[in-house]
Amino acid sequence: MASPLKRDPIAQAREQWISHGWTAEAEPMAAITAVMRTASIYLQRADAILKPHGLTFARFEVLALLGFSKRGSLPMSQASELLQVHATSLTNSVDRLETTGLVRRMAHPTDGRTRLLELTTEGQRVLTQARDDLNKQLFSQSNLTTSDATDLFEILSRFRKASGDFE
Amino acid sequence: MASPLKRDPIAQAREQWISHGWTAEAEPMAAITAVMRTASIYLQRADAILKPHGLTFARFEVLALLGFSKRGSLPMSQASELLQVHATSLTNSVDRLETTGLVRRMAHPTDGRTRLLELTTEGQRVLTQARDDLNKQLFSQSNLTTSDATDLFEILSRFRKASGDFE
DNA sequence: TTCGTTCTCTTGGAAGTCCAAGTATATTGG
DNA sequence: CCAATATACTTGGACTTCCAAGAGAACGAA
Repeated sequence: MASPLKRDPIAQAREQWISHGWTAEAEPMAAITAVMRTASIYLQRADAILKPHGLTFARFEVLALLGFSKRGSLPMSQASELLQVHATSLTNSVDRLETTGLVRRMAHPTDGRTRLLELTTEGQRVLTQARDDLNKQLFSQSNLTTSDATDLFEILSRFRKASGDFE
Repeated sequence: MASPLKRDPIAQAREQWISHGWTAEAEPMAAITAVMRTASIYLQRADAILKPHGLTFARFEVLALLGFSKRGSLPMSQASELLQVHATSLTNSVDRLETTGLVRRMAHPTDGRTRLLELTTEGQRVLTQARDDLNKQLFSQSNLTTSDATDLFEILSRFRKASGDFE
């Protein structure tokens, strides 16, 4: 898994698809497989960069979201909706963030079911440092040209919209 | 997490990035986040389609790889290299495939360390059905236009090559 | 030959994802 | 007003991923 392969294995799979007659499916298959592989590469890199900060990418996203929220607090339900993860995944992340003292669960003033999430002072500090690090080490070194990044985002926006992700 | 959001949360994050002055990082950040979100959507869809076949996408990929191998068998090391997953992930998948009788671990004729993977007859049968289903329900309904699929694959190929994935 | 190194694979552990089911609180309709 | 329904969150379980650390086999050099 370390040294580069001679041939792109996804391109090989695409050829197999074509030679078996699944011509129309070959290109989407290759694109989808490449998306999954790319996500896994970026996730590994992000987690490695965040590890010294005691974070994972999933938990960083929670901090970043809270850091941007105007009121400074957000119900779990809203956070999981914006992060587009299952409520149980967020419960998991918040448990760990709370244990390490980066986030607080507060009671909602009028709705007893709702828990409001809030950054602690320490959470704000860690967020700032982690974000700087991600900007420097990941987003500035994305291995995407400027136009590839733009094209990629646009293609995936069309896809996500068509899949009912937003709008 | 079910109903579509009013605004694309990734586009919102990109705006936040820009308004905080991380202008150059905003677009790669959005693209990378979108890649992760897209991977998660496709993975969920693929797993749902494969569930009736008793498979997950990870295990399907193992079957598909073995189905394409010329000799009909492949060492674990080679399989994990081609699938680009950690050896331990493959061990996990193969354990489950072996338990359900879709794959066999065989001794290597000359190297005592190596285990050769082989599809069983049942494995071939399940592979064929699962692959047809994925082609019909996922790859033919990818929510990508033909040219978007091609562009996406090319952009990600450049990225993966630059990241040392192959070549 | 044999001792140390390298290679292949597995085990155990941490973390993430989801789903299904449960608890507690709101809301709503008869 | 109270029972039925809906919402918000958590728990438990299945699955994936990785890493670190091991066991066993092969290889290479003294």
